[in-house]
Amino acid sequence: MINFKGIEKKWQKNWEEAKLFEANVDSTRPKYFITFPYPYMNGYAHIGHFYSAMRAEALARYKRMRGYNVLFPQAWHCTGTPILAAANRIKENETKQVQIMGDMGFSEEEIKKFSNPQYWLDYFPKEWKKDFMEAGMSIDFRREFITTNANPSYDKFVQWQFRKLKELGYILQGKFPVVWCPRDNTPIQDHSRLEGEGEIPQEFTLLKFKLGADFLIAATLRPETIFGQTNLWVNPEIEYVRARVNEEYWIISEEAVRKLKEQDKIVDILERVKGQSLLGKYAIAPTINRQLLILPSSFCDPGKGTGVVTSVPSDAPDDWMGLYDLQKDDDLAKRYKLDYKEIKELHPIPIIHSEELGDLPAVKVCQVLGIKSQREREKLEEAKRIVYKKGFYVGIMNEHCGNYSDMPVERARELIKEELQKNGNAEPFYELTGKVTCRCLTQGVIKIVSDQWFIDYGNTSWKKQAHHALNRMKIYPEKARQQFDYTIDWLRQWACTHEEGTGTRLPWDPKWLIESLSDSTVYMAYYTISHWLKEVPPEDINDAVFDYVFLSHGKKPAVVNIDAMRDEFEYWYPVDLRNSGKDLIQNHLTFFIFNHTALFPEKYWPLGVGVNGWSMVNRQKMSKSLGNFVTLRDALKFGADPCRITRLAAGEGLDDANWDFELLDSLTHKLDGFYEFTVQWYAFEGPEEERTIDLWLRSSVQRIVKETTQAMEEMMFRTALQIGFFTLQNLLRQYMKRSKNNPHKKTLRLALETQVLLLCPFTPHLSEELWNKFGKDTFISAEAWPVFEEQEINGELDYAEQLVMNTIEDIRSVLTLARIENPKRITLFLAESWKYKFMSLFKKEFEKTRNLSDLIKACLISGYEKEISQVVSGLLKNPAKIPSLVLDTEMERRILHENVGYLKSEFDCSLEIIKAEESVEKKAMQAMPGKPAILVA
RNA sequence: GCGGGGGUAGCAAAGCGGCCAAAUGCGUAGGACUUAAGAUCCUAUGACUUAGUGUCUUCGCAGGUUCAAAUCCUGUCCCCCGCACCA
Repeated sequence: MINFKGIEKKWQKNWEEAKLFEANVDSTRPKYFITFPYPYMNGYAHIGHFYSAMRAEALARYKRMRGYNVLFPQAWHCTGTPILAAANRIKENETKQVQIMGDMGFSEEEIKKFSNPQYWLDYFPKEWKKDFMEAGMSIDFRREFITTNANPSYDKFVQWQFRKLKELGYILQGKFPVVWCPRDNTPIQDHSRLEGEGEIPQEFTLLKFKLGADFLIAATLRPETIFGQTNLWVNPEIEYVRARVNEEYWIISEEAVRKLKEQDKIVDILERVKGQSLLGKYAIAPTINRQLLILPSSFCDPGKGTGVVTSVPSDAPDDWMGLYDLQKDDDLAKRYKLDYKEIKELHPIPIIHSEELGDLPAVKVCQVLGIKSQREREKLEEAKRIVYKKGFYVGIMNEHCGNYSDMPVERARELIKEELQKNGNAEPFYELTGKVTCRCLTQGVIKIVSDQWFIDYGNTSWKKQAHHALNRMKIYPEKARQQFDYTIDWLRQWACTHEEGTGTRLPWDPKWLIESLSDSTVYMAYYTISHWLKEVPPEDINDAVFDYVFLSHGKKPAVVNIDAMRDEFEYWYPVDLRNSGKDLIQNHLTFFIFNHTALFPEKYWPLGVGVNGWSMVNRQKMSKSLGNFVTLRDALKFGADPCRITRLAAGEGLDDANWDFELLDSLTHKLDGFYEFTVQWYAFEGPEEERTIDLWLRSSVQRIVKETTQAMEEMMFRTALQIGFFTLQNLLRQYMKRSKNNPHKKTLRLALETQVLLLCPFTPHLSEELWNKFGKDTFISAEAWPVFEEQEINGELDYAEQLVMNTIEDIRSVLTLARIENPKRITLFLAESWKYKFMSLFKKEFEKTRNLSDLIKACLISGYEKEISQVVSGLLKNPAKIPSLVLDTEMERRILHENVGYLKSEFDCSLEIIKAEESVEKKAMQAMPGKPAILVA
């Protein structure tokens, strides 16, 4: 077995010494600039990263062989909150986090070091680089860097970028709801939560119901349902408060007061109000001016909204069941001294229609789910989900909805909300989707911050530019394009700053850190100069440098390397291809397009994006909890080349690619077999003269090169491997067999060299090793990709080979049927010559018509009328039997004759080829062009 | 619901009007090699069947267009991704 690790080490060292992948400006060659997004440094590289990275890598190597000067750099992303969060958790000795680190293989001693966030930035980039090098990635590592202010030059670059965006008017400041700890007075990031990870602010609308001089306030997620309100719910068991809110008097729960204070309201509690005391009163619903009876309900939670609920029994399952419970029970009415008759008269008012749920969605869904009371909480939650989702997306407002009749709910909601707020009848209000508890044990609330910074991806002229940029781009695969167009249209303001984490400070408002998806949109430009910048003292780096290098603006700054940097940028830009997973279309990749159009002239806009599917292991999404998490270094133990080829053979396009150790094993053996074979046969001194089979192999290799090249151009790497490796291997095997292990030296060498070259982007180490064994003193990585000559692809040779193979197959099936294991004699009968004439006539006519009698007429040969009409109707029924090429008896005889030796050896018996005309055997009549009749004995 | 991608043999996946019972790879079975195992090579792998190149049933489901449909059209069901403040 070939020692993969051994040859990998050797060639990696050779490449490094030769600086093979260090890309420098070279105006004599076309350039190709390819990137894989810098990964986040909170763990080791895994085989999912490896998949996307390998696609960039394979293309980089391919383009290099196509004569491009390829720049393939790599950097490491350290911006954001997860590293800080994890570091903090380690500091606190949190079991879960410590365990995660332990699983990565760190000792207790080492884990402690990770309590310092900086340690992550020192540790992981190093390890990633090591892994990537061991994987044989053709990266120019001179240009590597990390992000955040730990790298002052990059930090200045990001600040430059943000100042530019601000000058262009693409940065906005505004209100933004955040999860907030009232005790610590800071936002509670996911990682500083004791509970409630992933819970987010959700927008409610506070409706104001006039109650005397006061307002009873109810919160709703569905302001469009105001037309269906029948009553109000309060919880008789709890106390509400009457409070002064800004200039008004509101009745709300006490819990709501605290929340409102955080949401920009001035609130003073004036007095307490018993829930029960509100019952039976009427409050006036805004806009629709309807008197609504206040009724008791136990499901009013004072901690949710305002503790007061408006009742829309047509569209809210809770409300419907509340009403239902109340109406069937006059004791309850009595208990609260309510007018039972009045309650009985309340009916749901249909307001939203949908095909699926009819006019009273809540009623219908409760019925379908068999809900009998408002205490069936679980079922009611389910019902709510259904009604809410369906109602919103497919519902249409009906005639009871005033100006909003016939409007889709999806639109009406926004408009009604706007109208209510404009008229002072409602206010926005945020509520958490679930309970959040800060690490300080305080319950989190929503706070409206008013100084949040946004990038304005909603800007229409910017969108237009982004579409324009996209239109010029090549997308691999093309079918992902629509998702990009959609995302460009759909993006709005993006909150681009955080209060904590690691990263770059916002230059004009340093309390904020630039968030991780926003500091990574145009940094590919930084790659072009990063190695030069390393020699520039950070204090010399300022906006003028970047203006000069990237935008040709301003006077030349007196900074070392400045000319080189500008040359590099102008040579390498734009980005030719960026490849990543499909999940980044929605944000990063589209941001990348947007920001380039904002900052750079059109000639520097990106030219291509590649996206790929997820990486699966054992057909499941890779995850630590499923125990199918495979790091890159785990995989590399089996050898870089086997891993590389396995990775790319697993999938292409947008499909998820499965990582399969069985495939790895089997491909390892295939590579090994190829290696052994090549070493053994490359120098073989075969016959001098070229035989038909040699010509056939040459022609086939040409075809392989052609098809593999096409696949490589489209980043269809699995297809490329399929053709360029698997199919070519089969052809070689076939060739060896057919030449009786006596290959023609030049032909075999050509085939082997082609194979090694075609494999080079996938298995560069193995390719180098074999190239070296061939006696070549160049790097194959720097060799030219094979070219193909269309005219060398010879269809007739293929047909001839096919004829022989088909004949063998047919003989075999006859033997099976005849139950003959060891035949003594095989006779092949070639079709009578009229059949060839007939077949070529038929083929021609078949192109034109499928009409039986026309076909018969067109290929009639006198004397064979009966046979022909029979054959024609057969062929019409089963066109698969029409041979792809029609030769003549003589040529077929020649082909088979040339291969008589081979045929004999296949079956180990005597074999005769006879023209049907020369035989009296009945069987002989069955022969057709391309299908000799077979007689075995 | 919207936008996107899909549903093909045991699995993965190609094919996208006729050379399609459907490439290729994996798996499985049999054979060769081997002391044995592994690897490798050969053969088979929808069903049935006859000295063959045949019949039947298959490409989510149901219809339709066509001489001809996995491929085109219509309807329908199902799966995956995204629907955001973050890697």
